[in-house]
Amino acid sequence: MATMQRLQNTGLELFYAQGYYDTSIDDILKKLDLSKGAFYYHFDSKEDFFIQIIQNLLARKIYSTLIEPIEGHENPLTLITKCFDDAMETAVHNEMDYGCILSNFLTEFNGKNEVIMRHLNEIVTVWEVNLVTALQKGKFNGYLDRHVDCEAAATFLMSSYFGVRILMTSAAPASKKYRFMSQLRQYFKSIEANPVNS
Amino acid sequence: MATMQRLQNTGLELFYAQGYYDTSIDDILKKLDLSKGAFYYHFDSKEDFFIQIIQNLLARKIYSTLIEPIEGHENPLTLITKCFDDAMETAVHNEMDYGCILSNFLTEFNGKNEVIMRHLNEIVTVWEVNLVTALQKGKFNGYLDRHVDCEAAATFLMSSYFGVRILMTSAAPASKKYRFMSQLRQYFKSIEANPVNS
DNA sequence: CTATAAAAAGACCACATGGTCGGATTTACC
DNA sequence: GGTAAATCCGACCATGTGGTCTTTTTATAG
Repeated sequence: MATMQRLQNTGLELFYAQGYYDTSIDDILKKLDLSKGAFYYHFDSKEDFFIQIIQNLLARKIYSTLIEPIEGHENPLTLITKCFDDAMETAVHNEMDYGCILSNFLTEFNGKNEVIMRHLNEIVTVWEVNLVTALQKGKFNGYLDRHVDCEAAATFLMSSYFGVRILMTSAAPASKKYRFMSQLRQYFKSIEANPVNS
Repeated sequence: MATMQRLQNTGLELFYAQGYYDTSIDDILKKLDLSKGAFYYHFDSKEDFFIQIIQNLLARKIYSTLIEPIEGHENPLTLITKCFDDAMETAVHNEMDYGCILSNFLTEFNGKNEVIMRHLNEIVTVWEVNLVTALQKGKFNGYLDRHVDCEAAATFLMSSYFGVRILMTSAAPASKKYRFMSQLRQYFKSIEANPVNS
């Protein structure tokens, strides 16, 4: 029972750092001082192993960092701002940052493994739905301008977050974060409810 | 001479579609009906091969699609809008789209190969510098608001483009493009020179 | 035609990978 | 203590990989 958890935790760790195809099962086993037998007792294949990691660990991780923080009745723009700020801050402080784990896997498996892509896209959809819902609720509560296209805003937000996490891995992550947040606020200012017209 | 070009072209094609680590030299050679001898006569190693591809093909491709179109004396916001629109349109029409080639490679090599990362980041920097320059020129020419942080705007634009190209590969690329462009225009409206104050 | 070098062929090597399998060891339970 | 199931070991296999090396083909100039 504990072995299965350890395998999954270390698996996600290495898959995130080195990529799925560039991480061998032996890499994971070596790090845990386990043998092939232990692995194939718990999992059918490397793919099955990864899918279980997605469902057990990745989905929860995305939920706790990107979805749960934007739930609430306050101004969604404030919540999203803080959510992104926090997520990027942990990336800045992590000396070994490899970008957004979800976006990395999306990139790696796109066009290569449809089964895994379906599982990953499911997480993306959950994020998107929650973002749209939060924005619509914000519009209903008078925080957003009435003309805002919430689906479009969600797509724009997801895009910008995925992208900035890539840029942050290259150089000067703190500076990239600061610049990004300033323009995010700029964008939010342009879609928030205009107090003059209300 | 022609063989070297064919190798590089097919190499980039497959590296883009399947990733560097998941594309073997034999894959490329099989597609061209060539042998190992032909490959290692022209290139020292797989890594050397890829670096030459970056410098000879990738850099030019990025330049022609993302940099050259924004050079000019017109409103940079208009130029960037059209540039992004065109780039995404070709992605929409390409039934086999694997996202932004530059961002894909950045994701794949991050933390794995510093040499290649340096070459890729060089291209990113060139793009960034040209974006900042175009925005600053636009500010000087009265197209942008005086208070706009051009470096921040460039980071924001690069982020959002990288990200939306990831989202476009998953599902409904045309819809994603439409939504993205609408919010890009929204953002641009918020940083353009305010005719009321000028 | 021939000499010479560029270009390409393809057999070969050492190594790593995902996966299998029979057996050893531990654990839980009566 | 004994038994059976759960857990784990590690040798083994087929395949694929990047890379080397010798040999052959091709082109080019005298």
